[in-house]
Amino acid sequence: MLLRRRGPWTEEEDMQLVCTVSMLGDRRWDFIAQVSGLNRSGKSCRLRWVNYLHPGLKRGRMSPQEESLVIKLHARWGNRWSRIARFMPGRTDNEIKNYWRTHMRKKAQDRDIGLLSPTAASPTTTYQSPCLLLADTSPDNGIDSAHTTHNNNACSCLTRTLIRSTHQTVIDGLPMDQILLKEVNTTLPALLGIQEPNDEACNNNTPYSPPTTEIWCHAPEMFWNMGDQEINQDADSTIWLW
DNA sequence: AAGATTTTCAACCGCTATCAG
DNA sequence: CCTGATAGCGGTTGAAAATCT
Repeated sequence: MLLRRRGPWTEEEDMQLVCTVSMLGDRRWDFIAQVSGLNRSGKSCRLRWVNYLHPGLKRGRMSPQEESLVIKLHARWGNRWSRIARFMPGRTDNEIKNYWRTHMRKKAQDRDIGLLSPTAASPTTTYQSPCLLLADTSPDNGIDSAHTTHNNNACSCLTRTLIRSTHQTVIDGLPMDQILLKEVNTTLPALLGIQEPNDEACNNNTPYSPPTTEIWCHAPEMFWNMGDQEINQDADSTIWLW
């Protein structure tokens, strides 16, 4: 039985996932896990994408506005984190959940022991503007810009072809999965600048820290979005909150 | 400076919902 | 309907980072 890799993701794994998702879209995670060459479960890939690699994610502290919004929404919906997250663009359910558990529990504790004076309850002043997870294309970022452009073009072209064909089940008598698999097998190694699936990298347990903005230098134009329509529809139906 | 303690948050687990065949 | 595959959700864990003593 195949033993799947677990634990922290490496930068190389992230790049593989980003490239694969950019080609195939953020659906069918088992298939993505399979064709990406990542020795990970589809579930793990999805989680990594949703909580960390998605281009629309904000990072950094919650703003006071966001903080009060979390409080409002939690008062209405309780621990329905994914629902709350829909009203906070760029924040994931996991992030909000973590935030609530740490900050709010602490505040509740403080209040319980009578330490929460009006001053102490005021929002933190160390808030920093959320940094968007976008590509840093400045010359000193260590990325070869020519290589980047080449990859973007190649990736975008393939992406458009694949997106179009993803809506069909069979092309030229081949099941869609086989066609996609073939395309990915030929294209992904080139995009990542590797010749063969890198076993060493798959076995490398060395984690890396913070968001890797360089990844987006290798990603194609974004064809995904945050499901804005659905968010807006939800927002419309509960506009009374504000 | 070093060890202990606390906080943070990425990742996993188990479960349910949904959908296609 | 039934079944299996897949997506998504909420709760939990544990390692790393930050803070305290």
